[in-house]
Amino acid sequence: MSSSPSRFLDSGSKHHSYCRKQKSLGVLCSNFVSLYDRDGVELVGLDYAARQLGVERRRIYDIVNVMESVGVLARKAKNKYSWIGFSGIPKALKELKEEALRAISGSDGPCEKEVLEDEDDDSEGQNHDDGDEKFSKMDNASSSGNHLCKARSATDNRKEKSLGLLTRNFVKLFLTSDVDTISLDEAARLLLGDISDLSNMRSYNAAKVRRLYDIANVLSSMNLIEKIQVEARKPAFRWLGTEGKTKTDTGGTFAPPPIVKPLNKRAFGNEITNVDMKRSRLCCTVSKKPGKAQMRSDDLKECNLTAQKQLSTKSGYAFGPFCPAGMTKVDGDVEGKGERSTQDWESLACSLRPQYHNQALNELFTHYVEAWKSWYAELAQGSYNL
DNA sequence: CGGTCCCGCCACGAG
DNA sequence: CTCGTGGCGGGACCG
Repeated sequence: MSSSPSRFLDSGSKHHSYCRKQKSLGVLCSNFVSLYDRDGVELVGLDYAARQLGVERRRIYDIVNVMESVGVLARKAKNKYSWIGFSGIPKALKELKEEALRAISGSDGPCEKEVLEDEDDDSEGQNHDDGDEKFSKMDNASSSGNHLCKARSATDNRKEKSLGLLTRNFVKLFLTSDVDTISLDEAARLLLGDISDLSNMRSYNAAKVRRLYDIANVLSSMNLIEKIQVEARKPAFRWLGTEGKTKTDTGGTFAPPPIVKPLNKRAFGNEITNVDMKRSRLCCTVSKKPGKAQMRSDDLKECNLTAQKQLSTKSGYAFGPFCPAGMTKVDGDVEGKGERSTQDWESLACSLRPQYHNQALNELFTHYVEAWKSWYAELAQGSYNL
């Protein structure tokens, strides 16, 4: 009612302009993860998260939707999700893959169709993996790419385009093929279905592609995929899967970013490590091995992410510049029932920027990143011989 | 200048 | 009507 720090981009000083990147879904997702990825956390309150991260609730919905699609979160109730963590990813992926394969064997045209298939949205229903894909309700299995019934318009039509569904289909693309890289173009083509009507498909595609960017951002911030550039103007996504970021390949160009060491102790189960399995050929332009995928600023982001991760992970998290200064040990779920403590959090959230609470540090880090970036640019150009 | 994608309006369904 | 969700696309930002 009175202390709602709605939007305070830069409280007080207006240093540079307004770093758009600082507000990207990817960064937001990273912060979200570091906020919840620790022992004992199991409840995720959307309002709380929004406040802590200093963003609108609308944004939380975005990341929560894709995170739910990969099993990191599960909807509990209105406004409430339960945090499963990265350990939930393998299971989710496995289910997605099964779903996808099932769908493929069911029909004949694996590609071009929307590998649609919705497992329904209803909350919980933990293991609904008891084989058998009966559509509990004539859900939106309009995978045929046709408006077969047209009846369900409103709801189904809406659901059909949900971020969550799109995310699952996007992931299935990787799980279903043996390629690890898919260009944005292809992904869009496959996910959007092969439309022939070019009339207003133009704008339709544009809209979907925008969603694809959203999804890619949060997935990459969770290290599930990585954005690379195959050709100028041709962005692509590479699947990292449960392998996380262990790639030492890329020609062994350089040592990982200075900020942190490998670490990478994702608690992914070892069930499916690197999905390959049956290969159903997608008909898309893909590159098997990136060879010398050129690094980009994305790597920086990742490095940043990793740093955060290390600084604030499960056991013995040592808050670095990424967490609120006043933050001490949090016991139990962050949201908990401690209504009182919430008060404190609130005030904390007001006085601190969610990510780099310290302005100086923030700038320093930014500066550092810039330096690194330019250094990298040189290296990429080859103007550095060694 | 074209690729990205943040922002927030507003529709929809439930209570 | 209010509220929780989340589709959607205008247009700002960035390389």
